[in-house]
Amino acid sequence: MFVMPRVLPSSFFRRSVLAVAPDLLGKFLVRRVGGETLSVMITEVEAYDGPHDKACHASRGKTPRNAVMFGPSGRWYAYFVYGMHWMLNIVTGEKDYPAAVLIRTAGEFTGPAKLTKALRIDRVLNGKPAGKKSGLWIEDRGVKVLPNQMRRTPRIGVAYAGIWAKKHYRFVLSKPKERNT
DNA sequence: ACGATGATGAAC
DNA sequence: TTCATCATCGTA
Repeated sequence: MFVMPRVLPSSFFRRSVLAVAPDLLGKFLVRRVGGETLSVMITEVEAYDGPHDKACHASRGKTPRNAVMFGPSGRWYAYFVYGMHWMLNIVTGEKDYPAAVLIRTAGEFTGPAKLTKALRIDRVLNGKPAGKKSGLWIEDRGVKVLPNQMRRTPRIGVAYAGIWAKKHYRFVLSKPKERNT
């Protein structure tokens, strides 16, 4: 059955980050830049949940870098880290509640820095709404992901975050051979 | 296991 | 103004 591609609206993101994150698995990240369009299926994400989450940038209050997370949902939060890499997040939840989903892996691009490099994502996207106008958006193409087709694990690279490092806020789509199809 | 590489935020 | 840290990756 063919399902017309649907661009996810901001209302999709105006929910708990722990609800949005698993719902992004199987969705398509679409990048239109320089006359080219590339779309890749999202297979790994992480949730960063509010001011109390010590792994979340917002846990130390609002700053110039993380300000976008305090704004409306459905906008890109792109930031520079380790002196060379860009990370791509989508803001979730109500305005003034800082939360976002980090998109770690999509299509053939393994790892959040390799993904942003391949899709030419940098500071230009930060704060822009996800949508065709910004050249970067997410589509629902009808792929259904059941709970038994995903794994939950602790987040990567946040060992400093105490009990928050142990929470299973990372969601990974199972490999095709492990999938129920 | 570690260095690359520079922005960020907190301390001074 | 300095300094430690960092939601990573490639090489060893």
